[in-house]
Amino acid sequence: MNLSIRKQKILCLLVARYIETAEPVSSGDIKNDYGEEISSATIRSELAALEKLGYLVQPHVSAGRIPTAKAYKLFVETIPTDGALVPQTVDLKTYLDNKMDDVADVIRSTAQVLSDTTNYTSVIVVKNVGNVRVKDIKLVDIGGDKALVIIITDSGILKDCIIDLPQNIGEGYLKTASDLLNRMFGGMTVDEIRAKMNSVDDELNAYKDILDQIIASLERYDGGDARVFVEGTSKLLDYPEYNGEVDNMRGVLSLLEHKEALTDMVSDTDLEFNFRIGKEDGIEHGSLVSATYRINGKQEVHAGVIGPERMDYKKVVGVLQYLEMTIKSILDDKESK
Amino acid sequence: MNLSIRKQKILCLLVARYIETAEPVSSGDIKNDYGEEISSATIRSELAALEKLGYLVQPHVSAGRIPTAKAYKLFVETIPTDGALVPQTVDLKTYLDNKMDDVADVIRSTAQVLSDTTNYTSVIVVKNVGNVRVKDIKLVDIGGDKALVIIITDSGILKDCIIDLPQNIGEGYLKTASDLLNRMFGGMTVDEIRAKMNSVDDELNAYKDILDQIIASLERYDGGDARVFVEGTSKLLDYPEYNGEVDNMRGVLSLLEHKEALTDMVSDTDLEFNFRIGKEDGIEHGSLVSATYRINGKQEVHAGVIGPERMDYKKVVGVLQYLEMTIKSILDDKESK
DNA sequence: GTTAGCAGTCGAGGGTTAGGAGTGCCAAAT
DNA sequence: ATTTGGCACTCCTAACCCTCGACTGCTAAC
Repeated sequence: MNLSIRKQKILCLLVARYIETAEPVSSGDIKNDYGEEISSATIRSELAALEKLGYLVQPHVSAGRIPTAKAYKLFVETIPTDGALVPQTVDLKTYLDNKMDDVADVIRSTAQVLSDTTNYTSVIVVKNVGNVRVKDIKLVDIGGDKALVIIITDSGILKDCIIDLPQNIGEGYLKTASDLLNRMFGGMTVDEIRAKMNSVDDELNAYKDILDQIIASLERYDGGDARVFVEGTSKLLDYPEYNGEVDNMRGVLSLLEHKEALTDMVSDTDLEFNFRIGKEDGIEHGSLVSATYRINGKQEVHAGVIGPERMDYKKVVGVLQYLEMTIKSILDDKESK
Repeated sequence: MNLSIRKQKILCLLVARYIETAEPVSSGDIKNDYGEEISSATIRSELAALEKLGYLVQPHVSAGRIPTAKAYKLFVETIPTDGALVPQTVDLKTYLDNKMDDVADVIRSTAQVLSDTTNYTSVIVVKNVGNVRVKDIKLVDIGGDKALVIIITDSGILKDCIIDLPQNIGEGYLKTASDLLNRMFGGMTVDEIRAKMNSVDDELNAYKDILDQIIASLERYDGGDARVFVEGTSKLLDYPEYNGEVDNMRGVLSLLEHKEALTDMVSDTDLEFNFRIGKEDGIEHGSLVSATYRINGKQEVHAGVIGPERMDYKKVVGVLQYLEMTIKSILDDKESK
């Protein structure tokens, strides 16, 4: 069921205007924006038709129309996703370059920039994807019968695994153990390691204990131990849809607190851009636009922007594209360094 | 300038009632709560006096009174801070015990529990305090001309420092370097290390590069690289002070986003309990109650609760005490294990 | 199919009013 | 000297009504 060209044009004009003003749009408004001469009566009949098709609603009979989620969804399809940059924003690159020390810092800064340039709440999720392959395993004695396990994988370094050692270990225990671990598991994925574990090996028995701990940790990492950063929550208050009716805010705010739900939302797509608009898409009284950047084949970065349904999708898409270019170019610099 | 017993009693009754109902309290209300027989006219004259002293305000002339920040401050002094437990809450201990794997997880869970049991937004800050003393330094080759530095200190393990190595290093470079580092700096505080650096040593020159990187990282850690967790933001919406006037929320919400400001607020006191009430204390339209637990002499945990000025201080103090006991007992278990 | 014209609808905003909650004050009582 | 009952006064709240005007839907003519 396709819309006529004119209906599409009217609908887009209406959406664009509503995004700007947050007030019901009348047939006269559209007439003004339309360009060519056209009577408001004609527009009215088109609007009535669009309403019947579910693209518009009227708050009350003597008001203009506002778009439904269905209308926004159609609108975002018209946004070009490959060139509409916004060069007038902050120079993201130099901003990020200055802070390239700690990964967490970088991501948080990025989220901050994203929130500041769009003036919406931003969320960034970094996630492992695909099977992590173990490259090297090191054991470091840290005293107190504990050891720190450092696992170098093809998608990064895992260094949050602390294991308990058996009571009285000998001198070369850790060395022997790590040699063994590397010999047996080097180059394997977690799945493969798990499989090999089942065909239990005598040689391993002495190290069964610590091995279990290491595998548990690896699985957590492999399973996508996503890191989530949310910035600019208070920007929600800038928009009348949350400023007037506070209850509208509850849905969005509690979504921002449920990091797992957020993660799922930004990452359950293969598309480069993902639009989630309205309740049916899991966001009551709000929208989420997210972009997925694949960093090195093994890590995904999802950058998202959350705001009212009446979000400035065009601007957001622009910023997200600009962000992608920036991230890519920074990583290239790092690479060649 | 001390208040008469009766004024104090009336003030406390008024505050308690206002905390419960969020509505201006009249002389008749107090009369009902008072216990002994007393006329409302008497109470009225006391209320007028209290208003003159700055403890109360009237929204308008024919309404009851509501407490000022000054009144709340006096009120919280009457709360016993050493026994008023709230045993009917969730069994914090078993809840936390189950999740004792990852430190970040534990803290986040704790914040969650704190928020859920109080029904306010919670914040937990973990901070190093005093001078960190280096016990052991390890260097681990992680490929790509980089090494991971693991520094074991008396207040925990620092494992977020990745350094760039010089281009072409020899076989035993890392071993030699870490031996040297330990010999020179083992047992010293960061301040001492920095001092020693100045009296530059020939032996060091070969390692000057990596040393600088390590010290920078140590300083960040030593300077109190606080970890901050905020949970239950959306609970703010449960309270009419934020539900009606959204602008009241802006101050609190943006405070929750500024982790450094939050950190300062919960930690700039030596008291066990810290009450910050109202704008003069840095929280517009809100209050913060925080407790400080010293974990092992080297780390401080600050647990805080943020809500409207009209917060249920008694309940919050109870929960925070209960939390302290729980944390202590969990750590004791760990200790003896 | 498009347009002008017109009647109809309904919300927003302003003014008015009645009701009631709560105070301040005063004079009498303790 | 404090406490108390009584009473006049204030002023918010909610309800109601009204008007104004912004839009629409419809119809008949183009």
